[in-house]
Amino acid sequence: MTVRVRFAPSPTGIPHIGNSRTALFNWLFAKHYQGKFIVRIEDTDRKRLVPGSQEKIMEILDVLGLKEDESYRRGGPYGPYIQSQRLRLYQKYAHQLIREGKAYYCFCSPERLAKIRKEQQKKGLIPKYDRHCLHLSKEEVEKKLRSGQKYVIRLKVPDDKDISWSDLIQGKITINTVNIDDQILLKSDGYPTYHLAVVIDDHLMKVNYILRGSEWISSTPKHLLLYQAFGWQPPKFGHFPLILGPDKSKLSKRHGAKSVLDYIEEGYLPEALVNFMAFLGWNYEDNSAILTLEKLVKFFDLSHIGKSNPIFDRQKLDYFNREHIRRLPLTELAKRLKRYLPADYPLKGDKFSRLVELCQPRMTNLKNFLSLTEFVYPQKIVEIKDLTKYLKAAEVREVVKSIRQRLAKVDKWTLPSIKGTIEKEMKRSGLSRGKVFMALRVAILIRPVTPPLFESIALLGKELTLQRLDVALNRN
RNA sequence: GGCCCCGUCGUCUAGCGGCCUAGGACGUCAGGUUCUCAGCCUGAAGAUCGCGGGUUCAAAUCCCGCCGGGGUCACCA
Repeated sequence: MTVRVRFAPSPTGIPHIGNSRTALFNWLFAKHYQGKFIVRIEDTDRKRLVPGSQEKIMEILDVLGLKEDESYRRGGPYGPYIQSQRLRLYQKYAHQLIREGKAYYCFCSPERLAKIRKEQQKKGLIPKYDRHCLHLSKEEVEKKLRSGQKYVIRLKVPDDKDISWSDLIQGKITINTVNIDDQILLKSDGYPTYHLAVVIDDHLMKVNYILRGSEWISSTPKHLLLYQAFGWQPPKFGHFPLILGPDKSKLSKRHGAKSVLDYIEEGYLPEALVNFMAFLGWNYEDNSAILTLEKLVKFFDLSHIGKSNPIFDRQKLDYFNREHIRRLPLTELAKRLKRYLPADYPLKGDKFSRLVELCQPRMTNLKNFLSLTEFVYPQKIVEIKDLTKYLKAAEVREVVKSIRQRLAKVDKWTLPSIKGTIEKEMKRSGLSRGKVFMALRVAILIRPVTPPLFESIALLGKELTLQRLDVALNRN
């Protein structure tokens, strides 16, 4: 049987990295078994809808390379793939349950519900619906319905029944129905709740594996109950551990949990994000393995997903980013870098490529390129504090001065000639290279951390090099 | 609070009764690199396997209790 999994986000904002990991795991699982990855938009909460977030969700999938097989934009045999376009279905099934006596109308107002909840909490009881409307007579229900009174449809949850399933990740889990409220299936606005919609859609879309975060564990019995009520074969469930923020609570916007798009903006490679997310809860070999999506598909399996919650570790992300940057072909890296550079970036063509090459092993983040190569901007000026630190000593200044003189006489501004000139002056001075080179670096390249000195000077050009040296010598 | 789950170096983890005086990785630190490092090389520190009991010739691994952490209990998903 073909594996069919789904990623079912709600367009209530831009998903953070934990949500995207859910998509990744589902996609990897599907692809590992040559199955289908379905994207379904769960927009049944009209109040929390955020315009534009649906597009962002898809953009994230695109950026990460998680191509879906079925979705609202790609189509598929079981559409529509947006829940708000499937309202009639949910209503039909909800009423079917009513007819079969497995669900009932509830006319209680939100105010009444809030009140009884409050009272129960005050008494230390589990907040639970008191089934007031379950005991309404048929006539009373009819009457209320006819008078147009607003209603919801609730599932009749059995009183004391163990619901258990063998979770693909967590092992056997059993939850007794005393802990489960009579779930609302259809809201008074005619929209289904998550529980109803998810079960109907997963069944209709032939989803046979549900992989989601463990915040859904306690909802699973509700879903199982619904499958039972409908007489449908339930899918297999797997709940993976939640990603925790640095404070060890569930990763959320509250932590400033960012989206994939934010990380891209900050200079992270999609490849690095994928690699990083994969290891959040899953492991393979030494879990510092640099893996592409392709390899991940090959190696991914549920048995290596742990049960304990991993903590989001920015340094690990940085590590993966660094490693993936290094593995990028130069032309590709140059291409990716463009997005972070201003349009008037001074270096172009071969010189730019060479600079990229010099910086590649030194970047943890694509944005590092900007600071590493700040010297290419003609108008940039060195900071005084750096200058005084490295150019203070009189003997260093002397050598720098004479190097400046010599460089002025260089005709062909090439790496060998620059190197030769400087080396010759160094030998004459007898000073240690460290001191002088740092002085030159700061004076010419503006910052104490740069790509290799000679190469950078060669790329900078004669004119700017001399100009910078003059400025440095005069200002100090 | 009820219910469910989890608990091995700071972090991610390996471990599935003897190969464990607990392995790797990220990070940290130190030394080196006769040019910087956010680069490269080498090395080090770091976990009484949450605690306490059991079972066993033998336990990080099995059982029980406790403690700690997380999740969840909406006309949100």
